[in-house]
Amino acid sequence: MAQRVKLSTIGEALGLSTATVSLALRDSPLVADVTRERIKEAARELGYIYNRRAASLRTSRSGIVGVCVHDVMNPFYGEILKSIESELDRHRQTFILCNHHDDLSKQRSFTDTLLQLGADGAILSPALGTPAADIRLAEENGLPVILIARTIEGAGVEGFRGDDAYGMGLAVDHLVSLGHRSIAMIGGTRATSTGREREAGYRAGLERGGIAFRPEWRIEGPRDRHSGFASASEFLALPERPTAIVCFSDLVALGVMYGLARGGVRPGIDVAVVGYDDIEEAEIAMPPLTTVSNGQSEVGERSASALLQRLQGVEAAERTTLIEPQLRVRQSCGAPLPR
Amino acid sequence: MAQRVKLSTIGEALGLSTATVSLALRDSPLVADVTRERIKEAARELGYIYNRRAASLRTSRSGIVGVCVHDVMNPFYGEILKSIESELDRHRQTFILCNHHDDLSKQRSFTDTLLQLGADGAILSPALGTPAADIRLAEENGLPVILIARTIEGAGVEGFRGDDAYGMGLAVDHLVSLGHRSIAMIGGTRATSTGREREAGYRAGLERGGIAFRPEWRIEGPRDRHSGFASASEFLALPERPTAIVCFSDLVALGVMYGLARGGVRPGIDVAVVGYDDIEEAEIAMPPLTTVSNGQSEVGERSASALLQRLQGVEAAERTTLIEPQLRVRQSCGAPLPR
DNA sequence: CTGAAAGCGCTTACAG
DNA sequence: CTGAAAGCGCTTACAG
Repeated sequence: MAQRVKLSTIGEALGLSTATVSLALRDSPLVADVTRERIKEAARELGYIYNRRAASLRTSRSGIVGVCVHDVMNPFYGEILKSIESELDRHRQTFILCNHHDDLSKQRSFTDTLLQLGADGAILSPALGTPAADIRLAEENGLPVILIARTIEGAGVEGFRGDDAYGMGLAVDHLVSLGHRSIAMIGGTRATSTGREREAGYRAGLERGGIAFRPEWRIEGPRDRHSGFASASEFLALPERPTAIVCFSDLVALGVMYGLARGGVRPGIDVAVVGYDDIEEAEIAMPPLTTVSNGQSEVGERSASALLQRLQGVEAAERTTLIEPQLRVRQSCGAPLPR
Repeated sequence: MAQRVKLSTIGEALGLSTATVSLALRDSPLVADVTRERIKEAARELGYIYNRRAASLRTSRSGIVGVCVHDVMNPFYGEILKSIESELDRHRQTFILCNHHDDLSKQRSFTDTLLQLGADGAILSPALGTPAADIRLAEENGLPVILIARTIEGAGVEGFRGDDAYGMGLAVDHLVSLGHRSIAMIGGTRATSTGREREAGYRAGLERGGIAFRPEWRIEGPRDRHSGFASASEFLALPERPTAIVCFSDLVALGVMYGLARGGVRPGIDVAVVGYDDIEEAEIAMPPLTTVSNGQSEVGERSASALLQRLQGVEAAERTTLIEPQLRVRQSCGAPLPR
């Protein structure tokens, strides 16, 4: 099925070559001003639609950037995506989104698709267990990759993420300063760099406070609201109940808080709860959630501009930039509720 | 920059023509079994990457479907997207996601991009104020469109959405049956079909209950968690305070509930609150939220398969299918909390 | 069962 | 400042 209106259609209508039409539509200074205006006008009138596949076949530039994260519905990623989107928009790059739900094969089929479409680059929060070879394969086939949120040893590409160990340390230090000596950690898994880092921060904080780590107070696993909610009963069943909880993420913390409330225990009054990420919902939760801001928008913005740099031809830098997290104290760790 | 390995590279390596290689890789029965296997093996060894832009330029089929909604972070759309994704995945279509944030120009630039990429189709929850002409333009240029969640008069395409008027009626009827005579409605705008329909259902429910509509009890506007939260104080300032609230959406209802709680009024005890959509979070909210299930996954699945039908060549059907909503009674409208 | 050739709609040297 | 021609990597009739 041939295209209705193409460069040659415009050319014929005006008695010009496709070369001139092509140059004019892309604002080349080679074309005389009047000619350009005539061409643009004709294009508009004829309802011309630029054929990007043809152009990209010729130039091997597609204007497409792929972004793949665990789950776009997760507000943590949502805030990163928002800033990636606005950065890429400004540079007229189309962005293709994908959830891999930590499924390696989904992530692979996505990068394959990007390769097949001749995407210009990809921003990836790599699925759990992603081998460095997957990233290198993409790079070797001309697809520049930037990593966000998670790190992969030996991938040899640039990355941006919050300093998770430091941030979780801030949370624990704060609880210790409030006098807590029994602090549980709920959620996260050692299978991701994020999970490992945040647990490391938790342990380091305990150590700084002179508090021994107790394995029964480390409830691993929960990474979303529902499993956080479910884990509250596990916490409540603990023989010796801690007075405070740091959570892997805000989503987990919100689930935990509502789970505690359902069990008749008041978060922020009976048990201190701290989250991680500072998602938008944190400040209007009941009670407002004390949390650690993870610099989502900075991660998004900097990863997008790093990718854009590489598209400009700047050499890849093998380094991971850590964004400094910040503690946001609200009421869930014990301060009185505002009225 | 030429492609490293292409059909001709494989052909040369094996002493075969690109035609045979092309057919073999797509499992044509025309190619002898042994030949096909040799070709596939060579392709694997050489690290061949299929060039979809070249193929699509030739066939004018791209395997791309665009999906554009107000905001992918909104859990209501999230659930629709999830089922669209799995349906399209099964048919090996790549899907491109886009948020228009109710910005017409963003939506237009997205459909332009789809047209330029030669996308096979689009599923759209149209931005506020989308003229029917926008949809027709896409269709005329060979981009089949399916509408979800919102309707556009005169667009002449197929659509799927919940029966919003009926569903909101269910919510009001339930509150009336519990004895409520003063029922406010918070959120939504008359600028969308959804907003209009839900308000119509609210009014119809009041009428069935023999209750007069009171404009001061119709708080328009809020459509997300934050504005719902903010509107709670407006509600609390009402001189004569209603005993129940129906909300435009669960997100609004959750915001309202936490806003009421912040103001010292207990949702589900002092004021009954009902949401709309039955998002996953509704059942673990504090208190668990009574709401109306809007059939998100059915909307997603049916819109995707309707689009796939059209890609098979089935004629467009100009009709909107209404999915029947269902009331989900939980504790936020007055039943006692479970322990 | 396999091959030679044309063509999808662009862009890019190269001439003029 | 404008045009003629080649080529990006596929697929598809058409021959054989």
